[in-house]
Amino acid sequence: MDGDGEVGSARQAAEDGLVVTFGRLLGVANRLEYLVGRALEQECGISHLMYEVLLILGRAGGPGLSMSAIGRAQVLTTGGVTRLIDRMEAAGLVERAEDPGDRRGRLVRLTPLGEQTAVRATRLHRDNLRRLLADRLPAEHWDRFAEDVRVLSRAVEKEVPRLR
Amino acid sequence: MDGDGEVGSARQAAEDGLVVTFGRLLGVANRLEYLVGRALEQECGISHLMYEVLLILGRAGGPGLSMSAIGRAQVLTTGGVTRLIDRMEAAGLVERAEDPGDRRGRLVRLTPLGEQTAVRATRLHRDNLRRLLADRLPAEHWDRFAEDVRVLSRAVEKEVPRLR
DNA sequence: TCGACTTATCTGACATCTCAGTTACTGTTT
DNA sequence: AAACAGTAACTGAGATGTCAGATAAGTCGA
Repeated sequence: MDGDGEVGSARQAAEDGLVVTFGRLLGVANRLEYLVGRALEQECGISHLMYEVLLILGRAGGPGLSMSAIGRAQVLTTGGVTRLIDRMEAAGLVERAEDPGDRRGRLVRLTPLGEQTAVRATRLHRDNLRRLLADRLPAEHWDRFAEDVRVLSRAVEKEVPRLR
Repeated sequence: MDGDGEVGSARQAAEDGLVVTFGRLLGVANRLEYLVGRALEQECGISHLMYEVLLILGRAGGPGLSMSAIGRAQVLTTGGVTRLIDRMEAAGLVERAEDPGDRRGRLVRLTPLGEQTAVRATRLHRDNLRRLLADRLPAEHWDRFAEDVRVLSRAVEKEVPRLR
């Protein structure tokens, strides 16, 4: 099929490496999310997804973000965002306000409790990430690794369609 | 708050970088899983998780793997494995057999359809991963990136407790 | 051999997502 | 301004995971 023995099998090995590396990448992501998520849950009473939302709302500041902007930032359908924000609102972390410029939309912003929780969670989260992620790589690899992740992040975001 | 202006904010930035990089890492993993998962779903009728299981069963060969070994390889509780294998068995991809050495356990192995599907899915999967993942990084970065992922994978696996 | 742990899998109850369909509003076109 | 397609958020139904408890079977010391 391939025609050439050695070259073919070398390429085969390289491409299986691609499949395996991707499997490992997902495994690392899932396990890290499990570990830091459990810590956030226990210490701050929030899931990791909620933490990410607190973070982007904090960075956004001002009048807040729309539901769909949150859905685009994380990988969530609008239905998922509605329910996530329902729970965060019930927990007192965020609040919904009317969007004066578009009466269909709602603007989500942090409550004081949400801000406090974000600060407290970030301290914990950083320590965990340093121990679990950054300290595991040779120091001279870390910067390039972070840069590669940034490049991938930009590229892949463009490929994902908006979820309904 | 921190007490020292410039140094404090530089450290702040570096540590926020850790939090942000981790957020991006999860984003990349989720979006890639969404993209390749949708392709596998449409072309081969299996979820990405099912594909990973087909892959490790194929590599294991012989009499197959126990449910708990599958749960450890992926990040799943035993309850999750039971239901995943239920669906895969219903789809004709795998079969459960008695474990002669331990009457509590079941050994899961590929059916011929499962093997065929794994081969077919791998072709598709490789192409997608090359396009979405490997081709996005400068070629000279890829090998080191893959190596870093391998190192992280080994380290993080040890930290995750066995899920019940 | 007996009893106390431990382990492997399964199950019911629940959590949280997606999907598809609804409602309400916006912007555009005629 | 009336019709239309497009967008924002919400909702019921279904998919798929976790958690905790049940059951059966293996292990090991007294």
